[in-house]
Order: sequence, then C-alpha cells, then structure tokens
Amino acid sequence: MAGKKSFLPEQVLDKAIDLFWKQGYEGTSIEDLVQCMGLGRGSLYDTFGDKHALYLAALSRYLAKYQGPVAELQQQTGPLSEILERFFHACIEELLSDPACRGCFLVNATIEMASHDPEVNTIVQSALQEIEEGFYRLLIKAQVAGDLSWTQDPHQLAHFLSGTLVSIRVLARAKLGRRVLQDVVKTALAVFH
Amino acid sequence: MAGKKSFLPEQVLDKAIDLFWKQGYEGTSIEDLVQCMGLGRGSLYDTFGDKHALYLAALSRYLAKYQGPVAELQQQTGPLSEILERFFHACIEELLSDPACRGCFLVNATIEMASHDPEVNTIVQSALQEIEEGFYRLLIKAQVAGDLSWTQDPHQLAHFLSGTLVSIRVLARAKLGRRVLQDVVKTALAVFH
DNA sequence: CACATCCTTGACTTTTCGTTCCAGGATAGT
DNA sequence: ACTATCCTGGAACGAAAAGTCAAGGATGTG
Repeated sequence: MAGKKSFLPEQVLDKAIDLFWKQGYEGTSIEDLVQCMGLGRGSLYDTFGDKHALYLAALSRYLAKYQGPVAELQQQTGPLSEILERFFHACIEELLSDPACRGCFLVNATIEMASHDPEVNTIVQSALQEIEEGFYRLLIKAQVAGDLSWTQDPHQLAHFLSGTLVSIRVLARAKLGRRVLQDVVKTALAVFH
Repeated sequence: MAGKKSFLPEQVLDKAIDLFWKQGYEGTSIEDLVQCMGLGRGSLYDTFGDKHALYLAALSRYLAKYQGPVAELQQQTGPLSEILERFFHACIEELLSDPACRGCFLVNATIEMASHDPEVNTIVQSALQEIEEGFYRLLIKAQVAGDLSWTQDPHQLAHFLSGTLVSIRVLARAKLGRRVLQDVVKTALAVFH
C-alpha cells in the first residue's frame, strides 16, 4: 500500500478545491476532505500540513487554474465590446454549467475568510488586484487601438468590470437564472457601446 | 435574578445579528453568542430555539431593519439619476463607516448558506426579489415621469442595479477603498444619464 | 406571607472537530 | 534478498462544539 506516494498531490488538491469551493472553510471537516480526497489522515497532514494550509493551497491553485482567462484577456483580438461580451458570456456559461452553483471560490473566500484571516486576505487582495489589472490593460490597449475614448478613465472602468464580474458570481451562487446574469452583463457592457 | 425576562428578545437579537453578520454561521459558536448577547445558554435556547433558528431570526430581522431603504426608494422625488446617486452614495457611506467591514449580511448569508440550506435560500430569494422589485417600481415610475426611455427594459435595469448593489457590498467586505466602490457606482449610473 | 410560576445560571452529556501517532506494509538502492 | 526508508490507514487523544437539564431564585397573585 505504500512506499512512494500513491496519489498526485495536485490531483487530490483539486478534490479539496471542489469541497472548499462548495462548502467553505468552516463548513468542510477533515473527515469530509479525507473521504473526498481518498487518502488517509496521515497522508493529508504529511502532504499539506494542517487544514488551514490546505485551504490556502486550494485557493491558490484555484486562482492559478481559473484566473487564466482574465490574464489572457489582453491577447484577444477584435473590438473591445466583443472581447468583453465573449469573456462575460463564457463566465456566465461556466457559472450556470455548475449544477452545485458553487459560484466563485475567490468570492466565497472573500466573504467567509478575508475579513478575519490575514493570509487569505493577502491572497484575495492580490487576486482582485490581478483581475483589475487584467481589465485595465485591456482597456489601455483598446484606447490605443481607438476602440475606447481617451476621456474614459481605464481604472474606473476596470473597477466597474471587476464589480460586474463579482456580482454575477454571487448571483450565480444564489441560484438565480441565466436571465438575471445576462441582464447584468448586457447592461454593464452597454457602457462600452 | 429571574421571574420575568430580564432582556428584550429584539435587543439581544440585534447582538446576534452583529456576530453572525461579522463571522457567519459556522464561524460563530453558541459560546460566542452567549457572551455577546449577555444571557445564559438556557435562556438562549428557550427564547430562540436552536442555533439555526436563531440564525434565521437574525437574518430576517436584519432584512427588516436594513432592507427599508430599498422599499422607500419609490417614494423619493426628483430625477431618477439623482435618486439612484443618493441611494448608492448612502450605501457606500454605510459600508465604509463599518470598521469591521462586515459588508452585507444578506450577501454573506447567500454565499455561506443559501446553496445548501433551503430555509436560508428561501429567505435570500425573497429578499433579492424584493430588492429587484424596489428598483423595478422606481424605474417604472421614472418611465411614467418621462425620466427614463420606454425603450429600456425595467426588469433588465433592475437586475443590473441589484447586481451593482451586490458587488459594492462584496467589495466593501474585501476591504477595498472608497475609490473602488465609487468607481463601480459612478460607471453603473452612467447608464442612466 | 406563602405558593406557584417562570426565568436564569452553569455544570453536564454527547457529538464532532482537528490533530497526532503508531503499527503495518510497499518501495528502492545495494 | 535485505534493509533502511517512507507512505498508508485508522485508532486514539484533547479540545471545543451543540444542546440538555436541574437547582436556585425572583416575581406576582391570593
């Protein structure tokens, strides 16, 4: 049964992501994690440290996996409004395709942990910053391309887009339908027409 | 020390609201509540039932107390854009005035509980619906007053405004500054100019 | 004043939590 | 094949959780 690791840390970490994402930190017990990740308690503690460290690892890996699209936003081609429409449309589909309505792990972590857990707060802050910067760079590019007026403040618009992203992720967790999410995005993107 | 209740249920319930609002359901222990509410365990269970019932009572009372402004939105006078600006400005000030950055109890409950707790979900759904309706009625009134084009879809805009409200409440809990919240609101309200 | 009522307090039970630890067994190098 | 090494799984532990209960005391009525 043993000798070398019988599991890939990244693979079982993905299972931990699913659980923490769905149930939050306090709502997930070590027992839950052991069951879902399919390994013994000893292996879990040896590999990831304690529950808190596992949570941080899960959140970090989630961000590395799911934050990609925002970073790649600036490499898209075409009119700004179309890029944003594609981006948010994909977001909505991804949110709605999840039968568990988990929403966004980052948003969930923000609400549950960021206010009293300094380490989570650090991660959350930099992740939100990264999102804002992703939008910001896209907007700058659009200004250079003549796709967005220079009278607009890219930071302001980037904050707005970040807020829009956050809002649909909360609303998705609230089990609201496609209609609501689309209404939010459609109206938000009208700013760019 | 006893004979008749030595406390007002509504008064200690307000203390429970503060705790659940700040720490969430799982993050708050009965011990925390007993300390903060200033009564014995027995009194707590006699008066409110178990922890879950207390949470529901706290959430309901929070909504009754803080949902007022949305309902009163339609009784405001003046141009639509000014009404919305006043409303969101007041929201921002209220969010920023809280040193604990608790955000919004409703949003927190949505993230932590609504997806797996049917009773919380019911409350959350109707509260979100109420917000949407508050905006909707305001928009209809504005259309009648000639303040908003009939080509606009009031439901769509109401969903958008609800989303904006949600987003600033999440961002406030993330300890983001006034600047970010104002950018979100300012851009969102540009739709109505 | 005395009694019945009802509230309060805090100790208690039971359950569940996070964490540690150890016996058993597979692996890899020699 | 032997042995040192390291992983596995689950038992076990202490702390903390939620919820219960009975003794004690204040209140209001007769």
